[in-house]
Amino acid sequence: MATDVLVAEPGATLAAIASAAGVSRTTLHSHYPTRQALLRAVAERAMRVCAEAISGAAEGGGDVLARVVAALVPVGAHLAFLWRNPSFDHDPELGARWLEIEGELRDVLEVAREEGSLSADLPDWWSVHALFALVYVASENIFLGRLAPLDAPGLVLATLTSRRDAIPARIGRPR
Amino acid sequence: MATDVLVAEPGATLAAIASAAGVSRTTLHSHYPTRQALLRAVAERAMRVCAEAISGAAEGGGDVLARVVAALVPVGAHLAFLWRNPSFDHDPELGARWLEIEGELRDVLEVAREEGSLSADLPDWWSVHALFALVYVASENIFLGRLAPLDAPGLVLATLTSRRDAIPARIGRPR
DNA sequence: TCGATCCTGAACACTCATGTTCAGAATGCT
DNA sequence: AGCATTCTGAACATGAGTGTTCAGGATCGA
Repeated sequence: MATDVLVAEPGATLAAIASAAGVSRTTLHSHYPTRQALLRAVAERAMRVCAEAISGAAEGGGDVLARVVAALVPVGAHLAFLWRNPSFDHDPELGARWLEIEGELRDVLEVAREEGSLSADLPDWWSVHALFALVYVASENIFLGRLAPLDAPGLVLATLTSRRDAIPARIGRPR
Repeated sequence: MATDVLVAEPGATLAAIASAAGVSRTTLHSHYPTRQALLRAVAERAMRVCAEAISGAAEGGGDVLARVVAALVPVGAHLAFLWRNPSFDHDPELGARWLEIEGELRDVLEVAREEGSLSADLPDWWSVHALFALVYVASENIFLGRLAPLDAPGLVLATLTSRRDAIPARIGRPR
């Protein structure tokens, strides 16, 4: 997938991206006329994936916070792509789309606060950013093999909420 | 400073970097013969700055955790440069240096655990990464004007330790 | 004032990613 | 088999960034 290559190397050649995607550079160009178009498409897809993860987790009752974290961890690569690509900071359209997504997550966190699973002491925007950052860190460590995918949501949750019961037993430091 | 330009735009032209630094491209080349040399130098400086912030905070008794967070927030731009530059992930020398820095922070956090200011439930490596990530988020929001520099350490601390007393009064959500 | 040092703008060659075109191969559908 | 669609490899032009050189200007101390 183009996302993976671009996460590892944002300046990757179109030739490299094409070969990683298993197609020729010519074919790549037929789909995305220009490099910018490709980056845009990847970014839009990444945002869609993230948005779906969030809205999917928003449905249903009970521990929303746990669900949204668990849903975001697997899409960490997309998060990383968006996050590590400063070019999008200056693109108004993508920037607006991202603000929407932050808004959706903020709504979810608001519900989590009402549920009592998230402290209401911190500013909502901060909780949103902290969650994204922690999810990113978790998925990075999964990628590096330091963290088991199933343990990741627990770590993020425990950090974000101080719920010690969320810490995966495999990982705790009881000593 | 070259760091600032490269944080905002990792693929920035040497001409752009030079003009941002207030020198001619020729002069830049005389200092750093090649682009790679420049990036290396910036990375090494960034790491040195971070390392000094950490070791500086390690000295002295009392709330080490608060000191190290407060010391790292101002160097967030350097953190951002290192973090957003995947090319360093593959450079063995710089990678080793970064592991050293993580180790230094880990030692500091170990002291914080003994002090009782940091929960001992989470794995040490996770605390290290979470701290870096939260500091980065804080400094990004400072840059964007959403967060007052003096409030940042409190937010990071509160998130990392659930110490509600660390939350800046200006920022809390008492309602 | 002289000399040393550093900086500067301009010019140049060179490499490399990009974007385009096209004829032919591969694939799939009827 | 015939046809349409898609993919492919190769070639090419172009532009941009890079690295180099050099003659001249600026700065500063002796």
